[in-house]
Amino acid sequence: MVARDRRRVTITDVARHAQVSTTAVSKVVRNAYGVSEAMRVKVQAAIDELGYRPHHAARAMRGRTFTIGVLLPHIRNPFFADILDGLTEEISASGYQAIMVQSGGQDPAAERRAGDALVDRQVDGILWVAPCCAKAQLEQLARDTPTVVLGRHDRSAVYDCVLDDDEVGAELVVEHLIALGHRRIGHITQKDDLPGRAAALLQTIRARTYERVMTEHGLAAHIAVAATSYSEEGGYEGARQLLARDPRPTAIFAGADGAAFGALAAVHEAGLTVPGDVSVAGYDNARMSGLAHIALTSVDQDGAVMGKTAGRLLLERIDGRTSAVRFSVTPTLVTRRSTAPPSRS
Amino acid sequence: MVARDRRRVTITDVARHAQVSTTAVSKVVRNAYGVSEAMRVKVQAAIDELGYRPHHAARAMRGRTFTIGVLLPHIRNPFFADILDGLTEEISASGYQAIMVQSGGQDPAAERRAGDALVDRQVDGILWVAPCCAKAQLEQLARDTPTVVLGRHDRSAVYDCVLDDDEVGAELVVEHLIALGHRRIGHITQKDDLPGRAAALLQTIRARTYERVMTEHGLAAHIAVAATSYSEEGGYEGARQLLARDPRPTAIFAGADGAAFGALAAVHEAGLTVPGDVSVAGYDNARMSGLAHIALTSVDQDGAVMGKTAGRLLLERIDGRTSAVRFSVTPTLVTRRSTAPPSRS
DNA sequence: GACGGTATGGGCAACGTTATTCATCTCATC
DNA sequence: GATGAGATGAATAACGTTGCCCATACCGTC
Repeated sequence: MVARDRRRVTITDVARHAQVSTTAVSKVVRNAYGVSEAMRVKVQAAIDELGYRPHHAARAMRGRTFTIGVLLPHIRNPFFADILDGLTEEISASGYQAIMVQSGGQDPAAERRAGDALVDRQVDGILWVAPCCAKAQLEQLARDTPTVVLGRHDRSAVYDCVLDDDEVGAELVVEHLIALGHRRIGHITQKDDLPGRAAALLQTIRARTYERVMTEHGLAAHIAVAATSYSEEGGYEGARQLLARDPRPTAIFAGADGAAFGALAAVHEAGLTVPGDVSVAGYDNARMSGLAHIALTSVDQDGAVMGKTAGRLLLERIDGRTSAVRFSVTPTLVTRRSTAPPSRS
Repeated sequence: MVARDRRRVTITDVARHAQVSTTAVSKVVRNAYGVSEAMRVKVQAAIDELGYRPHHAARAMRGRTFTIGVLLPHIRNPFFADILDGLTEEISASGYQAIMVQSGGQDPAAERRAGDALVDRQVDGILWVAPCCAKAQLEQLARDTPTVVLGRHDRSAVYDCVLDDDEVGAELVVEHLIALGHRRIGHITQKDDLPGRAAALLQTIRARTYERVMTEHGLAAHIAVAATSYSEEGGYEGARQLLARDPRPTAIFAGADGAAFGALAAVHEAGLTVPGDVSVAGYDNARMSGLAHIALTSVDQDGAVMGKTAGRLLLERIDGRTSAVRFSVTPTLVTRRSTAPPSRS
């Protein structure tokens, strides 16, 4: 329609075209107070005719960017996809756009750079998934930018928390294995070199709960933890460590599905069968886990609900709420063929 | 250190502190021409002391944002993680930051919104992974913003292309299955409702190549294509359709690993075994495919190299290159236990 | 010592938007 | 008809940065 000249259409063009002031156009665009219906219609027509879109950077210099920043350790973890779907669903109606940045997992320096990148881009709010930095850093961020932290157990007065009850989840798995008759149950956890903040990390909760439940059942002597990482490689390596013990465990509880997949590979490679020789259970109930060929017993936490909630909390905070909210989902156990009673060996 | 007052540190603060002009500071920050070593040191000291970080939005209003936008259909596909890793590695040294936006797969309207979101945020370049929109739309975008398209086979004079040679890849799979002795080989593809642009889509190339190779081997009568989607659900449904045929195929070539996983589940559910009753092969060689429990024969395309190359091409384009480049990786076949000669039934 | 070239630093005007302040107009009330 | 309140629209001044242009300092050469 319009002659597509090189220069972009600005609010001034719209104002001139509609024969009103730029202020009036701005008000219409922002749905601000003090515009008559006639004005609104006239301006809107000019906007449509010229194909005007507000200049994002110019807006950012004055205030809102209508952008939510999402900080993910990495996008390989399929559980994050659920979270993002939930978030997107919640915020899209309100005109916000989510942008993602990878923080790179366990390197605090890289994580900080990624966080700064979002702050620099003046996002209106940040959803920080499974941060590994110190709580103080989170709080400093949260003082300037509305923040929701997903998957950590610290309590804060300045940011909101969304998490699953990892204590319940881990307990479900260990109780399930014990009920099946297992006594030598190993655990694969993620080891972070982050002095002082371990207690808040979900991997710590899962590992401690494993130890607690084992102890409560008089199985303290059988506690065996391989501290590697919540990845396929970590699970593979962890399982090898556990299987090398004598006597070897009859069940392995991996703290995450990815690690469980690696454990499955290690068990298989050792010439053992699942669940005949070794039962394996995971955590997160990734879609892959449900596949017939894997059939991994796992803990389901509703990622979509967590993402949706995180989005809602962020919008509320952007809207002015200052009190802190803590939202916890209760996980459930999904039993599949990878766990069974131990053989009588 | 510095009194952390509410206002952010601006270039003016730095200039005042170093007792130079804002212009000088700007030049130092940008590594621009015309700064003496002494000036550089003095200004840098002031920058460090005050903890100055350039205001992104203000920069954006003048020009560069040092941001690369990445448009992904969705982050669930693990292959995209490889691409992103490669991209990040390439661009991080040059001070660029990648931000990701989900385009939402097969909905052109959502995809357009996602693209606009990046354009609005004035990214310096866009890596568009597997777009489903019309070529004209890509070209219009590319005329304003340096663009690299990954995973489509159109040729364009205004954007660069990074792709794997899907014809070679698909041929490898089908030839492999035929060499094993299979004749009734089914294919699962993705059906898009995008009139006129199908020929450029990778799923079309893979499907057409399947048909071509089958025909070349005199197996045209055994061609059987299930047009669902490149997802787990799609693979499951597609495999069910194929297995319902009489006689049923002895091998299934799924156009993507995700679909292959779904196919494995469907085969299993039908009471059949892999590869005893049905061989299954995929495409992408996702990490999961290598797991001992899955052991899926698949086509490996080096995602990290593709991402790295895309990053390099983008930087070159941002730097002023206007000629179009086309980079194609040659895929290889990784054979695993999911494919074997057909039984004599 | 006058001159020209080069290297370096500074002043200023945008970029497009919006919050604030101000001017006008309408209408009801006394 | 004077007054005041409320509604509406416009003018203006930032926000922080950088591109352009000019001023100055320094150097070597004739």
